Amino acid sequence: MKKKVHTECLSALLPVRDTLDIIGGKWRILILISIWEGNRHFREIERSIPKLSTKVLAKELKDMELNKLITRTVVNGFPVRTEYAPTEYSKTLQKLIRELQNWGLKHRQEVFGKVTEIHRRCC
Amino acid sequence: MKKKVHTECLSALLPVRDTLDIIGGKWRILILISIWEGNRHFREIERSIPKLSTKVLAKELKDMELNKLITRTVVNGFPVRTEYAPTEYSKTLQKLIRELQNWGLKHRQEVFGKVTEIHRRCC
DNA sequence: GTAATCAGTAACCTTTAGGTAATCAAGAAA
DNA sequence: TTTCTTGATTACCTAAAGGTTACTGATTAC
Repeated sequence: MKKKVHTECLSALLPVRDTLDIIGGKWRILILISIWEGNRHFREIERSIPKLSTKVLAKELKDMELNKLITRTVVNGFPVRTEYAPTEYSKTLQKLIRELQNWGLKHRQEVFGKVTEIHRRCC
Repeated sequence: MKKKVHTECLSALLPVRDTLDIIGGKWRILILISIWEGNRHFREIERSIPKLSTKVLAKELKDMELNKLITRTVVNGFPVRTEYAPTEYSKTLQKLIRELQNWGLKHRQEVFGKVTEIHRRCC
């Protein structure tokens, strides 16, 4: 007498992986929010996020451009400027991020029994 | 003339990190779904997820228990059995996972212009 | 007697993510 | 002239995540 249990709707989870790959890094959401908030230039973004290194930022910006979350425009001129801007499309992530935040907030309550004061609202 | 741009609502993002730490691993959502689907024993879960190793499964199950997503009950007996079961609380993640899935699905359309057939629905 | 089952654990190795520091060329400010 | 700023790139290193293989002890099936 065998139990028949299946998990072969595994492929349906690929989109979940896709999403997590895009927002899952240590910095990606931070960078996205920085750009949403109005930071447009490389150094500006870099300075807005403490401890973020140029190398990681450069890499993440490339990925985010590929994923159509931001646009990159080189403005020829004096010291050569590059402009990053959020796409309209990127804003479809906002709802998701808010829900990740809400769940995380409730989870602290569930696991620790209370909310740490640091966590409030934003964005 | 300086632009004033702030990103110091950074601490509000900690709950987002919390959530991603819990569902963000390579296997965690897979394991959770396997248990939701009815797999209850260690080997059962292990077999239901191809390529998942015992070491990783053992570690993830511990984490998930700490996070109150599952319960672990040892049933004394013949070859010693352990039962894992999903908590009611774990189900609060289902909505979130579905949204990660939906966004990922739409994202493929946005980036590649079409949906790959593999991706449908589940859970 | 041998093999397989259960739920793991331990030692070790590889891969990936992320961090550090130096460097690039061109112009602008000191 | 020297230094600073721009947007990066490169080489190198560390830490964490994940994978591989072997093994445990008790029991049951062959």
